[in-house]
Amino acid sequence: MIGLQDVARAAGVSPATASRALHRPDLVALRTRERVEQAALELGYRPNVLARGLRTRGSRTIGLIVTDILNPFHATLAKGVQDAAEAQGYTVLMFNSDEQPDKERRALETLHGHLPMGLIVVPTARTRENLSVVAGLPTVELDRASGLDGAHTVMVDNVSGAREAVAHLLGLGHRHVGMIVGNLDISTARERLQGYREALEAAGLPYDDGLVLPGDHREQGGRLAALRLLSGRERPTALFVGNNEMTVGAVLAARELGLEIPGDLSLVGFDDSRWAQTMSPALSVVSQPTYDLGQLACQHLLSLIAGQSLPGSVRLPTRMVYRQSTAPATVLA
Amino acid sequence: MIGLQDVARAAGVSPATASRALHRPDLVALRTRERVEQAALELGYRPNVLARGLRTRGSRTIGLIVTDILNPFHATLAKGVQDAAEAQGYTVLMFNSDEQPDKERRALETLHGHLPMGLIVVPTARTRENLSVVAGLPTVELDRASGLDGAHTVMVDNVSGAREAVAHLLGLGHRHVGMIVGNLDISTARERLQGYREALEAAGLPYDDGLVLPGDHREQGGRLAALRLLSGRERPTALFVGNNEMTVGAVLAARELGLEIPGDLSLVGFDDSRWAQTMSPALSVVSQPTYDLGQLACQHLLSLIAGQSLPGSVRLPTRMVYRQSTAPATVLA
DNA sequence: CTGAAAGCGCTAACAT
DNA sequence: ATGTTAGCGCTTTCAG
Repeated sequence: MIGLQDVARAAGVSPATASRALHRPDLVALRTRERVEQAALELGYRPNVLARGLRTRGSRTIGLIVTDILNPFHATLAKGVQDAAEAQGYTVLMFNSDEQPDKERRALETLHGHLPMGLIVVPTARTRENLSVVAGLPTVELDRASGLDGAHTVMVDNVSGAREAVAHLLGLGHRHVGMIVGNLDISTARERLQGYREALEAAGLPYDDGLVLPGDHREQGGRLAALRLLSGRERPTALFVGNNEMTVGAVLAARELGLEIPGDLSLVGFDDSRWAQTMSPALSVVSQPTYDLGQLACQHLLSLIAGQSLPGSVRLPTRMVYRQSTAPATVLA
Repeated sequence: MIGLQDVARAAGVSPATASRALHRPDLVALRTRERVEQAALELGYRPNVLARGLRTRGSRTIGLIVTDILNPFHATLAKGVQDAAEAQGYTVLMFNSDEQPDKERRALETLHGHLPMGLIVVPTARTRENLSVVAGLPTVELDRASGLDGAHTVMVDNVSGAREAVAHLLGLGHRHVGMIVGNLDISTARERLQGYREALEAAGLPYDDGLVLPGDHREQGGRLAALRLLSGRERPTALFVGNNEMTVGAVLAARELGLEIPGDLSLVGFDDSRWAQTMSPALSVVSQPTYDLGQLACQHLLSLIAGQSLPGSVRLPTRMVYRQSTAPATVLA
């Protein structure tokens, strides 16, 4: 490996000067600096970030933990984070918790040993506790809030997004609107449920427990919940589903039951995707600025690392996208 | 930060002994070892991998560069790699080249500074050259071959996969089978084209240049190519598309042109996806063992790192999945 | 079986 | 403006 020593020797200066020339240019004479830069270039010098990190106790590295990299939503968040990090010369250590608090904890422990300068995490149900592993580390919670006091969060306005979706359904005349909500240990699920309730209330409709079923944020959970919801007597004529994966499950369930969308069932999902756009009928959804969310979280974190104090919580708006999966309610027999 | 010093002190031994106790258990008395382990546990000791890596010149870290993390195929590869790495206590540094040789090179440079023990890369068109940045590093090429002599590769049998797909189309009586191939700088594209040609040849049909159009591996490229291919006179009655993203584009193009699948156009894509399964009609595809590919590449790399010499190249079989997007050719007017 | 000491490559005091 | 020196936390000779 080409070390700073080598560069220094080639440039005829001490290692210290070479170091300064490379990243504190103002502290070094222009001519010397040029010689060092030249030498570094010719030798193909790459700093050993391990040594640097050891010395400075900080590694221009940040951690990212998402709950499911196979979910395009999370992949997009990750890309937003990575692009923003790279733009500032930071390297991202990415982990996958699979929604499992234990995996999240292990990820945090591994991460800890890498002396990251900050962390972006999509919380699981037990992030509050797990974060003690990296106590004191600048942290931004992404997409969800762990509930930790004073945490920095970058999220979408879930309540109003859900409210708008359900209001749309209600506006079409639906009176039995079901909801497949996520795990209520997760803030997004709670907030979206809240939006559902508010829309009902605004329309003067009662909240009916039987129309709301939990899911596990995955396709299977959504399918099972939808199957149950749509098989009961007095089945809902419209469904609002709390995340993208469960929406897939709900569509599958409707197909299994021979229910036409939107003829027999109106459907709105949360989070847009190519799948939602290209399936037929194209799905109406509450769309999120996913990539921006990731970028913003990263920029926020980097500011935090730089010592700026910032508002604790950022909310981005959602946008309702009307496509072909909803239709006016028809009077049932 | 809790250091090994602290653990040593708490256990009443020297740092050296504490170090040994933790990862060369055989070199230390059982009782001492227990005391050290106990202390480490109580204090919540996490080794500083930077210091360790600096000392041992190797960091239990491997690099992974994929070309498009937003593509579910790559996300799945990544998950396979990560899971396998984690199972062996390795941390993955993941980068995204976006198919751009320059980004790939920058990723390699950054990676280099982290002293990784190995690299898994989905090559771009210029990986051969770029790999000089990490010369000497154990490397496995995943999904594609850069063309580097003696490289270790983990790929799918593209030729036979493509051959089977096209033979299927031919068997249905199609005589004008088009292909949207990827960038021919990429080995998968070349191999899939090769399979297409072999199937034609086996059926005694001539190869017609005009039926084969390049794409850029993304949705737009596929759409444009399909639009062109399907608008010409003597349009093909069947299409074989060389990757998942371009297949989406081809479907979109067919819709734009008012072509029914499979009535007016039979379609087979390469690589399965949820989208292919749930769109209607469900798409027939050449399915790949994507997750296994990632896992295998990682296991292969770890063996390499451990000094085992292995066969240079692994090929996994594909599997043809018949669904509803193909139909017998009807005689055209 | 355990301890003392050196050093991985780098940067930050401190000195000049 | 530059060089000298020390030390980040760990592992590894080398002694004992």
